[in-house]
Amino acid sequence: MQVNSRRTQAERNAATRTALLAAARCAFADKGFAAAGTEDIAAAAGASRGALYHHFADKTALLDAVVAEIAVEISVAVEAEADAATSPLAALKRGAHAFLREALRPDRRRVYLIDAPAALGWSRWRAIDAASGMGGLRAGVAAAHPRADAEAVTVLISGALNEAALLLAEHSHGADLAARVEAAIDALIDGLFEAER
Amino acid sequence: MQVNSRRTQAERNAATRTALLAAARCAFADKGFAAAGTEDIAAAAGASRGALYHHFADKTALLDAVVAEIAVEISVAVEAEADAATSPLAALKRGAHAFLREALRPDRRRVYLIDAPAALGWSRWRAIDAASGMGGLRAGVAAAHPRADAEAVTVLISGALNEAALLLAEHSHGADLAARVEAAIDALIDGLFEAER
DNA sequence: CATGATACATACTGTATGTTTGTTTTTGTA
DNA sequence: TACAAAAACAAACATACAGTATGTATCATG
Repeated sequence: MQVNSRRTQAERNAATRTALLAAARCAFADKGFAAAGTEDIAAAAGASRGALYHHFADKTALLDAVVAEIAVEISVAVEAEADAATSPLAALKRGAHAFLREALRPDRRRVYLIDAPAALGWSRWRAIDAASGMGGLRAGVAAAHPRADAEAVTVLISGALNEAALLLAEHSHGADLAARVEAAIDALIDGLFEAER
Repeated sequence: MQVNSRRTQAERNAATRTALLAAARCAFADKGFAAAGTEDIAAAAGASRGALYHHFADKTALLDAVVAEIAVEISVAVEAEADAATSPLAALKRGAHAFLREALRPDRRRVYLIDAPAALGWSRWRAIDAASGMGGLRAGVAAAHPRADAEAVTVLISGALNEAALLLAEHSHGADLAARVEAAIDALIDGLFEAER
């Protein structure tokens, strides 16, 4: 089909890069980072392993890019939800619910919540979503409770949400559990910021 | 040195098995699960790869055993601390602090909190510490707040504690942060169970 | 239009896992 | 006690995958 012929180099570059990213994201979500082979990823992207290693330093650099992509997607959805709230406390709750919905998606949860910390290292993983997603959470915490220890509280909420998303992912059948978890999250947030109301 | 000669088979079995477990635990903690080679592990245990694969089905089975070991260790320490408390709420707080201290240790945190969910799968990881560690947390939650949704609340607290341990592990210099995180955890627990006091 | 740079493709190498086959030692039994 | 069966281990083999090095085609540029 020669989709890459008669194009400027920037276009070719972007085209194969995005194709590789999409294929990698699919493979990582489907089989996990370790079990996904670069051969299959390149083939699914309609490219060769050489192209892959031209665009990315190694396999973990590819994961890094995929994770950053996911982090931004989640962040955008969460921010949109939080901005629609009237109070800082409501913004936190709505944002938390949105995070659950977004992080739960099968094309995201394993890559973002499980494989990323292991393959990239926890500190790198943390830096990625501090640059996109969790920055918003931290700001929300500070807004809802100016005297709180924003760093510590943010980490606790973030960890609780991550674990909740993984639990819900396992029990995909049962909106009942989802509702109970959301209620518990509201109770957690309310409790943390009750002194400030 | 022929430490394994002139012994009963059960003794030989136990000796090499524990040696393999110890070596694997050290290697996993030091280099991570993926980067630790079975060759090095077997050598450190004074055995061959053949022995390793005689005792464990594959590399992940070895990790599984190490993780289970760690889970029990943490559970014992947490239970001891919780049992020394006078009220259910105090038991939760003391148990949480103990969990932080125990899970934080360099020979545990990476294996237990990072590599285990990725390599064993989240559900298997959850099953392991539900059988040992988290069973106690859930009982503590139920004791402190009989009307609470024990499953949901337990997951949130567990996730918050895991993430807090990883944060503290990164900033090992600074007992200041540790104190702030512990205070935030107390606030979280107090807030969650305030309605019950 | 010629030269260089960029984007890719192919072939190769090293390493690590898991398997298979073989050897030694123990254990049950005739 | 002799022998057979099974366990515990050792070593060689096969396979697969990541990363690299080299080669080629396409585009940019003076």
